[in-house]
Amino acid sequence: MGVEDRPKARATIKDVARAAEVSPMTVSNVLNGRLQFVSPATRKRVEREIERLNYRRSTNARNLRVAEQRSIGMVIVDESPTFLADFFTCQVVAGLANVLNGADYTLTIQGMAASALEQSMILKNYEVGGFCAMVAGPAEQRRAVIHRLAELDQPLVVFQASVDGEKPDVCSVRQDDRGGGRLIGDHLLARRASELLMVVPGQDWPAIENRAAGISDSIAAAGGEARLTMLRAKSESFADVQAAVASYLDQHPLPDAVIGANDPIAIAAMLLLNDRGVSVPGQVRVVGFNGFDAHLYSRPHLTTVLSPAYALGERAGQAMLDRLRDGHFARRDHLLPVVFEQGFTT
Amino acid sequence: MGVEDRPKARATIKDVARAAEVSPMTVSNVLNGRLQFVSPATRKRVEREIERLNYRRSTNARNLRVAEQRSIGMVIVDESPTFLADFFTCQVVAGLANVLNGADYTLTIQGMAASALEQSMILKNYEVGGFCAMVAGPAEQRRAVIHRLAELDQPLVVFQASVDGEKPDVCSVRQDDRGGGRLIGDHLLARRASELLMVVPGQDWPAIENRAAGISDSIAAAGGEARLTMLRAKSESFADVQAAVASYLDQHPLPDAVIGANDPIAIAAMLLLNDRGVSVPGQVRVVGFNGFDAHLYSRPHLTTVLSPAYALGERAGQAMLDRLRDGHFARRDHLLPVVFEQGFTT
DNA sequence: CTGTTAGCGCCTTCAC
DNA sequence: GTGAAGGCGCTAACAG
Repeated sequence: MGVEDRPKARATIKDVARAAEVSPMTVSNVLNGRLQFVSPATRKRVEREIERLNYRRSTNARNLRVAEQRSIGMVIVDESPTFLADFFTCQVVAGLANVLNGADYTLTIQGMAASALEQSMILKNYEVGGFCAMVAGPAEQRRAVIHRLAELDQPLVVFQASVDGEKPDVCSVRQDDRGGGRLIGDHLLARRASELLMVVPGQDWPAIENRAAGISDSIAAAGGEARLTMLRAKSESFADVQAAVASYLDQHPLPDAVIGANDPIAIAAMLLLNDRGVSVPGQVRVVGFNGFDAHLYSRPHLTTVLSPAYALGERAGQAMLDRLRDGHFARRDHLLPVVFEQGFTT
Repeated sequence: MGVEDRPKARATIKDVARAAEVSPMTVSNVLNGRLQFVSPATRKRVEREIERLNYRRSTNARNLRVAEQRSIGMVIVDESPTFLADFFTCQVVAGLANVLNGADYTLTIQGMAASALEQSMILKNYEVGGFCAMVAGPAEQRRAVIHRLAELDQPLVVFQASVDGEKPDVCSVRQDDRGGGRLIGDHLLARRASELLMVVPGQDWPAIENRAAGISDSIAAAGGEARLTMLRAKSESFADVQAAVASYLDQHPLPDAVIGANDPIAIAAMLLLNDRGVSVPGQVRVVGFNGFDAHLYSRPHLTTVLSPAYALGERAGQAMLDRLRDGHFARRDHLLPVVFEQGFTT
């Protein structure tokens, strides 16, 4: 009931020290677990006052003093304002956040369009111990953005891009999209498909080129008889994908297989084919890419390649923590395998 | 080619000042856009040195000095280590991050189990200007966690929970789940369904009780003839949901309708019914909840209630920014409407 | 327009 | 075991 029960202003280490009748130094020792230097009795007293005054240490002051950051920045460069809403990105961030949080690091997220990079806090301020980056857009722009981030002279982990030619303090974490493309390609070619249609979204996404390249690898290995056509939808929304496919079908003969750049695209295409009375997989095979649970929810089950997105995030987090501890990245490139998942009927 | 081209240590405001032959104060004025106090010539000189030295301002030092935080903390309390991977949460975070980033605030994410709350950085350190919280788990525990966060004496916005009885510096942002439940209930009752089976996940999720309550509202308003049975699956994974539903069907007669606590659950149930030769919606109607795009990907199209998850995040961000500007929340509670979406054939 | 002084909250160093 | 002094990088307030 005392007047000072709930001090209005935030308590500092000094307030705690005064209340516990010790010096600020002793409080600091308690806070940092240097218990060898504090008698159990004093310690109890200090801890009680911390509790009572609702004291919380100022991260700013501490980090300033010790010249260390306990936060990692995640920068997502994407033109769409809903950047994080993408399921893949979301999974990556989840894995990353978990690993970092487990090591008492905090994850600071900043999303922006490439054009806004120069003005972003993350570039103009020094506030994190390192960066992770996921960048979409045309290949040229992606390289430029990554290069700019590398110039910050802080540890950098980039997702889904190679970092050849960048400084040693940069590393990459990727899934084997090209290998996945080969799996998809082999699957289709083995079933005598020769006209392949790949539906890709309007915005360039780093991995998509690799998936297409993998499919081309397959075709080349098989003697180059088959043909891969790229169909670009306005966006990856359900409606835009269906519109693009519809317009293609109106002007061309049926392909042997439709390959979605990802599962939702594949499912949208498959449903359109169904609606038009085309039998899947009888007349046209449909395969997806980067499945999570989505492929389970469609009938017939989609053949797809499972993405280790969550594991990518975890791997990046671990790589960053190791880098911060050791002073250098142990590996420049982490390539995680994808898993081929055959649908029931395709 | 000078020796000092790339200083190894991070440049400070003093380094810039020395290089530009001005005082640190002038550099600070340039940095903060107080251009009235700086001649254009000096300004150019300072800016060139900032560029050349690759200077980036220390957020720690600045925030310490001005006693202000340019970051908002997002705390996600959930037993599952993949907390952020949930699509709903993900959308909320995306909306939140966008609004905050647009106002030059940063979003700091920390996920944890309820038991780890007390030990978390976010509780022990003072490092953000306010909190947003999404907390799962049993009702009792949720209340306790929210109460604990409110005690931090910082602005707090909680998602999907009411904050009656908490301090005035707490506000809530929710979607109208109960209203959504009524829409679902009315839809089913109007079609003469009277045995309703609602499939819910193992972990309690705040909104689910409200959805069930809305359905009960409907039943009561219709005279109480219909019955709502709750079926709890071990988790919300595809397999666990199907196992729970299968076991139920083995022991009970067919219900008139199956209500998924969310869309993926509903779709899993629907596919199981299909596989058992039960006609949907002929024999059993299936409806979902909290649809995003998922309902588009199933056939027949699921009847569902669309969630404004992204808008929830945006609203919370705006509420927090306003609170920081005005010193108090303008509203204690934000309730966003959901939209009923009728499937094609159900 | 530019410079000087002082101090935000904390921790390292050294003295007791 | 505990305390006192000094400074991390920055900016508000005040001189010039």
